[in-house]
Amino acid sequence: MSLRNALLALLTVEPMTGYDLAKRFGSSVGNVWHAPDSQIYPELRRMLQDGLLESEEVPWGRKGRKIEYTITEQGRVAFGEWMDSDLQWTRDRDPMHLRAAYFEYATPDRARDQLAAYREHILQLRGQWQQQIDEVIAGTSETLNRRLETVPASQHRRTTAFKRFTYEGLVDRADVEIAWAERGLKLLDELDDLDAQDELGALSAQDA
Amino acid sequence: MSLRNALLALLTVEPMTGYDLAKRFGSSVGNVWHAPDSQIYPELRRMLQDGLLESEEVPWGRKGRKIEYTITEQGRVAFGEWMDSDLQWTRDRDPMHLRAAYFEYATPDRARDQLAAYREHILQLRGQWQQQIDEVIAGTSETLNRRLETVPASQHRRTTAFKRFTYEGLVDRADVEIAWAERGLKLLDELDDLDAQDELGALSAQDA
DNA sequence: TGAGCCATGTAAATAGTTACATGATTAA
DNA sequence: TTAATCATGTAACTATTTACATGGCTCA
Repeated sequence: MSLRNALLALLTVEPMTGYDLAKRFGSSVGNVWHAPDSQIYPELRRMLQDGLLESEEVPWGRKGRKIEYTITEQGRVAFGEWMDSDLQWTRDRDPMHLRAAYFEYATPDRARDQLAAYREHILQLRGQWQQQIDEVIAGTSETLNRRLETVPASQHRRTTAFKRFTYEGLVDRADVEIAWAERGLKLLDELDDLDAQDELGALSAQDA
Repeated sequence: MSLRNALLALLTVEPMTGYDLAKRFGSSVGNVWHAPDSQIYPELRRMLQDGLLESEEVPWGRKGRKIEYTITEQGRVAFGEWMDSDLQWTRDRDPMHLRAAYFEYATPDRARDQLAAYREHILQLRGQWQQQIDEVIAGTSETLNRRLETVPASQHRRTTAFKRFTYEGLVDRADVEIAWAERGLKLLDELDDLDAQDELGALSAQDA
């Protein structure tokens, strides 16, 4: 259901085509919910059938066409209800931590590579999120500004605050993940050192 | 593929039944990878077909039976290869942050409820993870001790260190999530206060 | 004898991924 | 004219969830 509601969230601002929405899933909402086009197009048609959206075929150039989806009143109500509903907590799928728990089965150098790659990956995401924060603060976030135009001025403060709050949470989380990866890299070094010392100890015991 | 490898990880220690494994997915590995029984039983049969496991039907009581799965050499190799393979980063599905980004569409009190519930939820997970750490340190972790019996003494330090490292990462992450939820609760209060002040301001302007 | 646990599954639906497939438009 | 982007989809597969379904074992 989250995909559906992520789509509704975007469509509360303005009508969009499947392509527009797919692009947003590569940037704005994409930061908290990812979906490929192949999932978006069919879902839009289902939402249309369920009365949450209306569609209009718009000519595009000479022969092209595109389909603009507009959220209906029913769609707005459904989104509001979802926003007020309880979330179910089902988040326990974490490939990196699953791996880390069994690193003794990996080649030490590969474990190192993986932690380093993880750090880089999170670092990159962190950069994107921080940029969102910067834009929200500077007032240059296009998606936010477009949204603000559609809500009363009294709501601007809240709307802005929640975007910032969300991204700050993501950045903070990224920071601990990066620190964790770095701690892992240090740990791998320490374990190698300790093993080397043990070997030396064993050798000198042999000598004696 | 992670489910398969989580199962292999558990079976590197000792043969187990589907039920045993399902229980583990409610505790040990369950902390980093969740799976319901209905997914485990079919997957075990697929793994059997692929030669990663061997099975033995063991009588259980008078009429009962159970099926013990043992990892094969091929299974160990496959697990080692997976441990050395690159992970693909596909983690951008986060219902709580998706919601938080659009809290202006929720009733303020419901937003509060949700953040509070989230904090409690993470707090509970944090407790479980911290307990794992305590047990690893105290040497009273049954799953870890059973695993240590199957690996050479020279590997004990690494094996223990990686479990601890993993859970510490989870606890640290839980801590930022809790802090984030609390920041959100504070933010909701502040926004309400500011709105109230604005109203007062508007009223006194009217009076004058 | 009943409650709680041990044990194994099936069915149906939903969600998500990957690969394929096609064609139009726009701007350099 | 060609590359990048806009645009919409299908097919096949894999993963995951939820609900159902059955029955034996153990201990109080």
